[in-house]
Amino acid sequence: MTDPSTIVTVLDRAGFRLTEPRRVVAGLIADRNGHFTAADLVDDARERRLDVGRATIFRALELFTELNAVERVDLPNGEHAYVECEPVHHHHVICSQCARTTEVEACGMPAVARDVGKATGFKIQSHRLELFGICPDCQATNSRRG
Amino acid sequence: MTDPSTIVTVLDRAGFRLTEPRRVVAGLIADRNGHFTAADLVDDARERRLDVGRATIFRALELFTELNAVERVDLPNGEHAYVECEPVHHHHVICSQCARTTEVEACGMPAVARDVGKATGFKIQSHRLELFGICPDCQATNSRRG
DNA sequence: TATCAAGTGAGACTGGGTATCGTCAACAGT
DNA sequence: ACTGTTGACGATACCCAGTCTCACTTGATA
Ligand SMILES: [Zn+2]
Ligand SMILES: [Zn+2]
Ligand SMILES: [Zn+2]
Ligand SMILES: [Zn+2]
Repeated sequence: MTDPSTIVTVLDRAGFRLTEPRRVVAGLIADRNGHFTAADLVDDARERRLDVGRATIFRALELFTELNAVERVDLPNGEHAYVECEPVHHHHVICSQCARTTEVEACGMPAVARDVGKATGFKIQSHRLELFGICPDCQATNSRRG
Repeated sequence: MTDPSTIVTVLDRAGFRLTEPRRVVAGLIADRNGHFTAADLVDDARERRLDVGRATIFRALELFTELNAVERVDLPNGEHAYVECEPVHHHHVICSQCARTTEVEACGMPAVARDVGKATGFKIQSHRLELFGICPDCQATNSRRG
């Protein structure tokens, strides 16, 4: 879907080794769209006969997350999933039907955070916002099917 | 901290049995402040020599969550924690130092959700917002300690 | 107080995630 | 290019949250 080299570039810039397993994981992620779990990547790898150790996949995801090349999202059902994304502050809109995600800036948020800080006396440090809904494609499909 | 009878009342109203283990779990929750995990309750119970099965604690949490007497929050580190709370739509401000939580209405959210829907074409169904920061008490303690 | 479905708990099981440790290979320095 | 250092790998054992099973207990109701 996207270009695996973007993650690889991020790795390189940050001074990490460009190992074969990391390239493979970056490739698997690039070929996905929407969110995915570590287990999904393990399956993908096995299907394609790319042998990457399970532990390595977890380690790669952890690293990519630290480098802001992917981000973890907590699905409503409690699953820990990941999405590839841009290294700037943003939020995700997640299709609860096909898992596709879109990034949004949700510019209204800083104001909300400020108000909440004022109302509660908390010094707000960070916030997490995830929006769930039906993406345009799925809406179209659904209405076509009746 | 709070009154265990509030959860018990909710249980009763919903037509569930008021069993001893459920009262115990409700009590453990009431005695906590801030968020807690299922494991925390298991430990609490053991310390106080209240014997409640582990499975029962999980089941009680699940039930209380369905009844909106507690709510699950996903901490930034990936842990699944719970907080006792009111059965109306709201969000949580969580102290990253002492785990205390406060509920807020965050009235700005519907507008944000609407904007995001308009910008992305998604039909927004639900959203999750969690704010993390330092509570007034901890701020005071921190500045006192220098 | 008798009835019986709802609820419980010991323990087995699953699955996500981590720790260990011997081996390997990316990269810097020559 | 050759080599040494060391970061990374991967097989495997392990840990822990959460679920399932099933024989047993208990709360509500008459
Ligand atoms: Zn993102
Ligand atoms: Zn969709
Ligand atoms: Zn709540
Ligand atoms: Zn605090």
